[in-house]
Amino acid sequence: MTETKQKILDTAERLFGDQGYAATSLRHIIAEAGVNLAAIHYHYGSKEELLDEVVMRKAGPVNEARLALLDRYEAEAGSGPLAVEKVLHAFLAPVFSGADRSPQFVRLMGRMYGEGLMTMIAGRHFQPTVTRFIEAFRRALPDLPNEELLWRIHFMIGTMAHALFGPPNPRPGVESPPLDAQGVVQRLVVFLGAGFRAGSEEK
Amino acid sequence: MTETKQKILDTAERLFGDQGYAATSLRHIIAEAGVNLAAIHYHYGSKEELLDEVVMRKAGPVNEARLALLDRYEAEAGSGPLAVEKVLHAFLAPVFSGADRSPQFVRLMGRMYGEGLMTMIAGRHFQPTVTRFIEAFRRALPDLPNEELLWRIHFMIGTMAHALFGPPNPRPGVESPPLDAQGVVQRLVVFLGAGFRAGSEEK
DNA sequence: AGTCGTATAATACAATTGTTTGATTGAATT
DNA sequence: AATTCAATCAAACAATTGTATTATACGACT
Repeated sequence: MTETKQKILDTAERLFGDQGYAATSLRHIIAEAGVNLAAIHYHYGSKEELLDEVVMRKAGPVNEARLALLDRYEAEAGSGPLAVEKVLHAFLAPVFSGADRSPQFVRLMGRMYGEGLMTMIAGRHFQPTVTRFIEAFRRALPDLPNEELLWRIHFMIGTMAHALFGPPNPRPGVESPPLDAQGVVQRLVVFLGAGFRAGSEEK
Repeated sequence: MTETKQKILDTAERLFGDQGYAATSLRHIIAEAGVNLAAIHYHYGSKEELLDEVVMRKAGPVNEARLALLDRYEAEAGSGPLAVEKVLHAFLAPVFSGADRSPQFVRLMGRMYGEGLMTMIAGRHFQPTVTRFIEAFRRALPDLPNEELLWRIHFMIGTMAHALFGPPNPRPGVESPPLDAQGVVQRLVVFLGAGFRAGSEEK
């Protein structure tokens, strides 16, 4: 991959994440990347295809890691019950774990969900992952009605997206401390795990 | 309020909600509203001030309703414990209850959070409401460390924003059934209530 | 050396962006 | 009837948008 292609992807990832897709112009990207405007249309075809590339470059591996983790947890569970916390961890940890290396990507994921672009992209590329995890959740919570399960997965996506977007109460001007990715994942697993279990366990 | 001003607000609310703020042009708004372009800058000063008006028109009453509900629940609790579900209901129900009359506004709220504009607007107008609810959550969950509480409130905002945005798995092209607002609120209260309580109750 | 194909570059394109300017209306007030 | 003033309108503004064209540089191959 050319250095130019690389820089375009990196810069686009950062700017899309910081300002959103619609609010980021190609000229803003090429200015910060220090490349020519035509390079974007040469290497990628259009702004939308560039977004696809930006997301897929990192989201692809993330999804593979998700499935690998889920495989492991399911194998460990054997024929016994599968804890919903395991499923949650398999789904959440890979997204946040890249936060140290490239915090921009984490913000980008949050943006994509917020701008409603993620369902579009997910529908194009992530369908297998989505269905695999729905099945895993169903196995972890067999007593939960299907409609309620889908709603709770929906809730989880929202929580994740917002958490990806940043820490609570980021006062403008005040620099946020570097996000402790694994800590956030732990908080999320505890919080969401209890939410998913609600009404299922005997009091 | 002039009919023109009204139509601008209504149309902007719908389009901002459907496509996002950055992706909606003023000309798109005036075309659907059937008014003149200059009317927007005459009645409101700019696109950004228009957004402020659109949000505040409905969000103001929503916040009043939130505080009123919280007052009631706190009064009912007296000096006894305040259930976190009550606080959640006071916070969530008023946003969704307008869904029947103006489903556009509900979607708009979801968008604003997603585009990251809501924290900006909230910082300008909602500060009292925010602090009141933080105190209420603290009272409902006195054993929860403050940092953890803020994170969970953060999670709740994300869940709410995504739920406002629409039901789970809205397949493109397939018309979603009309959102049962109160049903969603109930699901949210149960789900989030358990999440907030996680680690607090004795097993 | 010469040819080919990939990559970079400057520039132009038509369309769209938010905003502003005057002119014109129409009803209320003097 | 004359005046005033808020509201509407068509038109234009400069700036920015995504995209396309054309030419130039550079290296690898025959």
